[in-house]
Amino acid sequence: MTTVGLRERKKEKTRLALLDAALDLFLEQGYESTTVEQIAGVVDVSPRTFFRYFTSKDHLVLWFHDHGEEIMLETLESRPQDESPFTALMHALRAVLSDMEGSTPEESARFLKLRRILDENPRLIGQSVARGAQTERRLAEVIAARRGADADTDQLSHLIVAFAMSTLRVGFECPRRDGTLPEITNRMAETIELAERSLQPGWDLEPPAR
Amino acid sequence: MTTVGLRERKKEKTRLALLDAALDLFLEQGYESTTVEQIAGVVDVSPRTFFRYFTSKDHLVLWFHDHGEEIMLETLESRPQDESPFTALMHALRAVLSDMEGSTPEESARFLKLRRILDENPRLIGQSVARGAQTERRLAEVIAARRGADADTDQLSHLIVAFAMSTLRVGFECPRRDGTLPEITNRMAETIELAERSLQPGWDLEPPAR
DNA sequence: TTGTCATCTGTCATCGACTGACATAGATTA
DNA sequence: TAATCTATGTCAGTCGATGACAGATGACAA
Repeated sequence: MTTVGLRERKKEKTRLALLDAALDLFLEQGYESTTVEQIAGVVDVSPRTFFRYFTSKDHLVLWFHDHGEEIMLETLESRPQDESPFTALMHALRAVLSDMEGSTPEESARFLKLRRILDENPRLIGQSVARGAQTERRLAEVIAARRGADADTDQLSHLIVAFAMSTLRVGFECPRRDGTLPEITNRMAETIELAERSLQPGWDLEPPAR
Repeated sequence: MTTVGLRERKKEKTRLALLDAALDLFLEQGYESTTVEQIAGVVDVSPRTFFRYFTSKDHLVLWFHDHGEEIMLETLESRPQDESPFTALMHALRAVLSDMEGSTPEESARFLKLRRILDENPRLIGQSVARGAQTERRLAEVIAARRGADADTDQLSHLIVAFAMSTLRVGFECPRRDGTLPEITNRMAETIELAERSLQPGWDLEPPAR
């Protein structure tokens, strides 16, 4: 049975409606000057309900991170254990890209809007990075396991993950000017290659320090 | 004349008193459950006044970032123009370290407290990283200028800065267990060396793409 | 010393994000 | 249909943050 109940469908519809309403309002009047009350108003739900769908106003903007993180963790798990950590991470990044490339027009539109909003609100870029930091902790655990090291003491595990996430972020943010989705994903792919070229072969295979 | 007026001295005293009161309260009862009212109460000022010293509750924790950023920008400016961008950045990082090593016992104590607080509050680590993101934008401008590139389009400039900041952050956060200040700075120095070893010679000298 | 001026501070009012508690309307299942 | 589950609205309240105004206090010149 693929049929999800009416309730489920309704919820998903409300969630997307809130997201779309918010993105549009943010673009029209700016992030700060848009209140939760307004967003809820457009979708015709109470502000209280908004917070049942999104834990915070910021969460709206970080919505996509959840998805990306999920893909990265899944991909990482499916990569052969003997693949070097950074290489595995780069595959995970590419998995995120190919997911983006396969997105529906609606999803693409949301993504492009989000990108503009982030661009105009440095504070949000910060939040976005902050969200990335939490992902990093989780990824570092996985990578440390791969390296047979302890995530609490092996700095290289953390550095590997940090470099990988930096790569993703730089690809996402820069260049700032608008573009179509394919343009952006191509650009991100370039950034990944750039990062791969920049690092010494085998740099991520050094044995744990202790 | 080095004498700063009574007013100035008083202000500095209040600022530090607020900072210390806050750090202690955060450690005692946790960040979230400490209110601005409490912090202000300890120092015996009104909550309104608190916000005249620190723009937000978060700002307390990011206090040190301001200082670090300042040092990095200054150092960067003083490095020879023909030094490669990443090398210059690594010198900037080391400048931050040596500044930390030269800090007074009070400053060291604050730093260690802060580190414990950040460790216990993942959300704050996020904020901290977010603050770093703003620094990154500024640094990227400087590095792009050095590379004779446009910060808006040259991804490598951003990647260089992102890698450098990642290095600083990993050194700061990991390993999580406590330690004395010298132990921590040594550890951070190791991370810097690790990063330098990991990158291809001349990786940061590739000409701008466009 | 005194009076003026700039600045710091407290008080008050207010907004907006967010949360817990409770009641109800609607969907689900037996 | 009845019993049950759950999503939503309402209400009240906390806390972070900001603007406006007035009083206190240090800075400085006459």
